[in-house]
Amino acid sequence: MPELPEVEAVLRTIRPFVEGRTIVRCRVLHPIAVRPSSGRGAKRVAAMLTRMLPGRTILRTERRGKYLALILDRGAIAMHFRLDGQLLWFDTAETKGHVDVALQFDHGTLGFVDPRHFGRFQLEDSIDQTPGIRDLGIDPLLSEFTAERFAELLAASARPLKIFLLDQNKVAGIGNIYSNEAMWHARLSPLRRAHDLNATEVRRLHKSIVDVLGRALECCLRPAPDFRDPNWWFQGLEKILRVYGREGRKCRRCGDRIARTAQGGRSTFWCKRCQK
DNA sequence: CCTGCTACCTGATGGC
DNA sequence: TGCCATCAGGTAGCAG
Repeated sequence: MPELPEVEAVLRTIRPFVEGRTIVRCRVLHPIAVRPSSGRGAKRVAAMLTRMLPGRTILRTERRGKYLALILDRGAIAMHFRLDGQLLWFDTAETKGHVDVALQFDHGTLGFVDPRHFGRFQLEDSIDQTPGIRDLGIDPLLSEFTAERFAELLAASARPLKIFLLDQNKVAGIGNIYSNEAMWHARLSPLRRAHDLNATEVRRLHKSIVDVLGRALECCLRPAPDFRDPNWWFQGLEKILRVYGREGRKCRRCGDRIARTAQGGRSTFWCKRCQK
């Protein structure tokens, strides 16, 4: 469940399910989901979560970049969905299908689900001190994400624009889809060096990022995710996408064929004619 | 410090 | 149908 808009939509939708609720039981069905990034000790961590989480109350839910955090009365749960992770809600204590971690409340059970096991569910002392979150860059939905601040970040990097946009420690929350979309809207080549953009181009890209993420968020919220449906997914995103996944098809602006180029081992979709 | 490459996992899809 | 290659919305760790 990928990038900032999707995580934000999940956050807003899950909030009324869990805020103010006390965890009754925690089951770690696939310990790999709680494995620390050091790579060892999954079983031990699973046992600790099972022991420590019951009795704790979720005070509020927050987002940090693509992380979703459940702030507890003591400590916080940090979830990262990577490519395919998602949340499910069960009205009962039982869960069905693949669930990695089950947080049971008195009114139902929240499931952290990621069959691919890239995603992570971790208990931290302090959400903003945890590795991966501590160094996150500016959140593009907040007012502190200004064109001026963005210009400073770009000016300090010689990397290709696409790679720069994926760096969570610069601007937090943009992923492969919306980096492609933002560059297309701004008519900028993904191969351009970040520090080579002029002031006009920086403003164009800044506006494109804000617009693209905002439109995607609206799309993700209507209709809102239905966590009770094991097959829920965001509907209608494809209709707002202009370049992502459109290799070989016509550019919606100039009619040229959309190209696909590998950058940093990932696919960049762009129009070579109108993105300069 | 920055940069580029690889590993981590599983499932879906398409060509033969 | 089976098999293989390729692809996937992400990031940490490593070497240079």
